[in-house]
Amino acid sequence: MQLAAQADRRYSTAAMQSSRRALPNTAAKVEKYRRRYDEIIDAAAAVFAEKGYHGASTKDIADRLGIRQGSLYYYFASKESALEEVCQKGVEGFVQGIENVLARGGGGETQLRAAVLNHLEPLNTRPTYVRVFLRDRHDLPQASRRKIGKASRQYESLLEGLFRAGVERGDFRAGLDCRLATLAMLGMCNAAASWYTEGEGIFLEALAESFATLILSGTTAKNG
Amino acid sequence: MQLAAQADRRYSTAAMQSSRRALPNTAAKVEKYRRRYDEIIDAAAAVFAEKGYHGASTKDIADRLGIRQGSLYYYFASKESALEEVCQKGVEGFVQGIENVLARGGGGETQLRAAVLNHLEPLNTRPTYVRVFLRDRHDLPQASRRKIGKASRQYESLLEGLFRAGVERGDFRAGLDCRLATLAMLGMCNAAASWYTEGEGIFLEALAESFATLILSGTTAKNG
Amino acid sequence: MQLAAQADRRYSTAAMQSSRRALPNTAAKVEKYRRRYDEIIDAAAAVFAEKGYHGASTKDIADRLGIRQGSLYYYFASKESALEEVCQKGVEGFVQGIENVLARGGGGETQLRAAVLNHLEPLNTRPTYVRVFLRDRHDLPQASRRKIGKASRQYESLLEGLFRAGVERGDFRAGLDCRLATLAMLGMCNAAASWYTEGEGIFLEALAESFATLILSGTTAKNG
Amino acid sequence: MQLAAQADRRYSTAAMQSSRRALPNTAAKVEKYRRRYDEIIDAAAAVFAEKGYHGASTKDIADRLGIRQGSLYYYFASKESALEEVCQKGVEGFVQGIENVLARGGGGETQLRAAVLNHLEPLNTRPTYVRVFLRDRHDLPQASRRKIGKASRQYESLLEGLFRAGVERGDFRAGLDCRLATLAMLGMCNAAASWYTEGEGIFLEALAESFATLILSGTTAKNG
DNA sequence: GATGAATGAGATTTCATTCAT
DNA sequence: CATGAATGAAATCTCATTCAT
Repeated sequence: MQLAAQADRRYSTAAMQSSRRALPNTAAKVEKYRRRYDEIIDAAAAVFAEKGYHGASTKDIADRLGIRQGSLYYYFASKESALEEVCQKGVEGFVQGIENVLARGGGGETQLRAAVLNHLEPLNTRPTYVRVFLRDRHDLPQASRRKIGKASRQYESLLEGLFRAGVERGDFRAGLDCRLATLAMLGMCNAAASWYTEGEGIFLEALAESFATLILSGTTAKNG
Repeated sequence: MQLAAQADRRYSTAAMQSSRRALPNTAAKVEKYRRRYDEIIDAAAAVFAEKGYHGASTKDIADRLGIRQGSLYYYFASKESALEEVCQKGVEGFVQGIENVLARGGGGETQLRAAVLNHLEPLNTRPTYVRVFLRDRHDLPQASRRKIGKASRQYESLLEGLFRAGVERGDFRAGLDCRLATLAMLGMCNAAASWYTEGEGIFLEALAESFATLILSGTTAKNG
Repeated sequence: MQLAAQADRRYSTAAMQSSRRALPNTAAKVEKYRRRYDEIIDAAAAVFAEKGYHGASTKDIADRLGIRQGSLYYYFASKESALEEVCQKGVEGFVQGIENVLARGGGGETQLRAAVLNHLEPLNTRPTYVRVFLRDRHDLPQASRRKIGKASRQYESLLEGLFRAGVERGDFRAGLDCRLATLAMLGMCNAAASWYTEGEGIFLEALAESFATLILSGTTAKNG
Repeated sequence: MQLAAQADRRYSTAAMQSSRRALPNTAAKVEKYRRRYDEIIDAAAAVFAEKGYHGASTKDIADRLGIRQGSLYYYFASKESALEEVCQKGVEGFVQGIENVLARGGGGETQLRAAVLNHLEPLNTRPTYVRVFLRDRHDLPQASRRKIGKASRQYESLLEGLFRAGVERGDFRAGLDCRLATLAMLGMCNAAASWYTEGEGIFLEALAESFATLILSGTTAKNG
């Protein structure tokens, strides 16, 4: 249900409207077009993730799809708008996820573990999108950078709230710098985007567990 | 004394030899040239830090210096070699610093605090270099990427050793995943490169202290 | 039939593969593209012949075609690869021609006359290609210089063989330095590339006849 | 005596006047300057011979001399004027040489042998100059191209005269196409510039002898 | 006599984008 | 739906030349 909603939403986004084709007119066509559109954006994400936005050319994207450069413009209006879409998909879900975590309640410790897992999960489900968002969002044009920055800040704010509530509840130590704890957790987890690869050596759930423990208890012996 | 050594070394690096000019032949001229060279590389670092390597043009660098584009090539052989030099200066010092920390001895806690400070300090002394290193080192040509990767790995290895020794000594809890602790600390600290600005709100020493405490004791109340 | 074979072959050469475009997929498109490609290379040959490889700019080539400079790169990957193709077409045919001459048999005199004509004919059919080959082949990158050098040497070797066989048969005087005779003939004929122009004053067949006579009988009166 | 005259002449040529320095004012200085000047032009000739005029850079010349690019301009006014001087030295002597040959008299055969030797000798004494003249004279600016073209044409004309006189005298066969014989001889000899190297395998005198014999008697058996 | 530091014009190449078909 | 052929602007780099010192 949620997926469907998401899919429908896509047809009303700036992304779609900015491509210069007439919208398809039957449900079947719509469906087919959307599938192809997703492939195109997938390819863009993969290429951007590998070479960086400026280091990647539209030809790289086209090559990966086995089509010609110009054909891409049937699906997006510009390279920049493709980045926009990729970054959009990159942030997507983080906010929703943390909101779910907070809604579920539980103690600070439980919530933090869930938050860490929520933050790392996209590294398995849409790693290229996340990487591009993390590395190349600064190359977006002002308008969409702001939109995406807003989502980012909202997410950080919810995370920080999680810490703050934990302190108030006495789950976390008094005097904890919640802003810094948030930034530390984000830094730690985001860094994983550059070295974690699915199925290589470590499971994401174990990774999340380790990170959470570290944040919660630190490294010192007396904490054990 | 150490500074002088470093300066001399600079004239024997590939970086200098890769520029198109013949080396100057008197001490005074050498000194003058080196100063100008440093200005050029500084400008490159600043521009790369702002726009990313691929997003920055050599014209941007020249403009920042008030000279013409082509004149840059009196100082470096290619845009890529400028990136090389910037990244080189970006890693420079990290290894030396951690070695000093380890040499000084002390308990795991003391060493970790020092290590965190050592890692963050360059954000004050040469922020652009560090940022470029962190973001754009992947755009280096193989040869120098390897050279720089080697320094990186050495650094990480020394850090991990710090944790490992701490565990053995009983300073850190048994069973600590030292590799992960290293990566977590690096992620946390490196992320600061993207939001910390000297003199804005927080002092670097305070930041280092907070990070160190977080790593050591975590967030949980019982640790306080 | 042979022409067709040659045309097909062209689509399997490095030259075509080195251009940036994907190969077209229908016979008609292939044909159209090839025609245009030939025009492009023709223009390059003409410009190189006039100004020399280094003296000619890609803009000169584009201007001659009435297109923009960058558009050339739709057809070739680099100026150098255009030179390669031009030189390739410049040597093409010489070996085949001399082989035909030798296959046809006849006395040394007959064969030499035919060989001279074979060598001069390209000055009518593809003069710019030959001139570029003669003057600018040294500017080719190693790889193709070797390939073309091989064809050259094979050609010279066949020519020298013609002389040698003639001496053995008694058609040419004993003690003739066949290597030198070869080089002399080549020098004489190749020089014509710089002053012979079709339709101006002298017919190529007459020129070939005169050269052949000179080589065979020399200038001295008793030979008449 | 003749050398001195030549040297003095040099101080009155356009070449010297075109350099932008004040002329040296004492005999010793003049001598020293002239020696250095010759070295500079020698280097230019060597570099042009190796890479062609357009393929060579002033830096190549400076490097070969161990000086800086800009320093060249103390000796010549422009790269083009250096080419001019090199080409000038390249043609120099041919006319004088053939005039000497003609003045000495003798039969057509004797004269032709001498003429061939005269034409080849510069390949030993100033090979780079000759090669540059042969290959790059077309890159000269109109003015000097004309001047040098005049010398060329005069030389060719004298050579052709040698043949013509030989025919009249009955030394050469009646009906000989003297123009073509001239061009053939020039082509043959000039081609040697691209493969003859002093001291490698063949002596220039032997080469001249072989060429002369070929021109005189051809290859056919009955001529022996 | 030569150098060091630049310039400015031009070279080759790349690349996002367009558009008729 | 996609292609083929181009464009135009910009990017990196080269190089002959200048000139104060």
